[in-house]
Amino acid sequence: MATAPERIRRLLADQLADCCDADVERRIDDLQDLAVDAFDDDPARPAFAALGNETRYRLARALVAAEEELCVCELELFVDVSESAVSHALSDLVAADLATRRKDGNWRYYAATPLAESLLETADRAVGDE
Amino acid sequence: MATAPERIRRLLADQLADCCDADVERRIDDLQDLAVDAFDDDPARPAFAALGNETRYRLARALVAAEEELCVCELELFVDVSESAVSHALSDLVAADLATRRKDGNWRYYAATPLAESLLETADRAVGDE
DNA sequence: AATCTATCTTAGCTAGCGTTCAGATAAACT
DNA sequence: AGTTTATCTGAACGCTAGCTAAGATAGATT
Repeated sequence: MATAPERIRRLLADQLADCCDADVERRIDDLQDLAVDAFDDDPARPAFAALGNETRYRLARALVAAEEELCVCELELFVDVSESAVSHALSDLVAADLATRRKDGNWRYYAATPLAESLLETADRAVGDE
Repeated sequence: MATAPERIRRLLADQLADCCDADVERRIDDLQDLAVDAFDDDPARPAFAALGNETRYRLARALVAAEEELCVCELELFVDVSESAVSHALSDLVAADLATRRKDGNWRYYAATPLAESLLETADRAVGDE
């Protein structure tokens, strides 16, 4: 199997009327630049990594839907895992800047951040009209 | 350890001046309703599940950043996995409605969907101002 | 201070995800 | 038709993410 750059050369040969080494290099450089733009220390990645897991996703959903802070014991109702797993998941959400935590005595209140709200609401909107 | 509903009762007793069984039941019902709203066949979930994986995330990023369709051999430059893994990942993105696929001879062109665009752009915006 | 409470943390196990390999497919060219 | 090309598909395997269990923590209550 040909390597990716080799196939890109053939692709360009197909697309352009005629194509020289410089064209191939330029195209690869362009893609390289794209990669830098797209990935260089991407701060949004942790949020998506967190929401990829169903437990964390459901908890984030609950917090956004509630439109108010919820206590851990309330959040447990939304998922079917151990209390320990809920605690783990909530810590992950906070680490990903998808939730905030507030202490009040023995209770811990979690709330959705603007990041969580905008991501889930955008998803709902975008999925709605297709 | 007390069960979640038991703790919710104590939580309400803390929050409300005084609290009866009806209050606890109402609160739990409210949360139940929230759960239905939030999860009943949530169509946005597959998109987040797909973007949770780094390979798929990077490919989606590349497609959004490119603002044009890209060929598989071009997309391979963005990730460090086998050509087969790229193909698997792209299929997953299409299944999650994050990308579209177009055939042209032996080449396959993928492009970001509005869902992918809006999710990643929203994330960038929300992460930007915090 | 001793106990109870809600939640967190650490450690270890396991299921499942994401990878690779091998072979399949379909389009184009000879 | 046979070959080459780009990509896809299915199966199998290894590793890690996410789970549970047990104990730790810190605030409240007695």
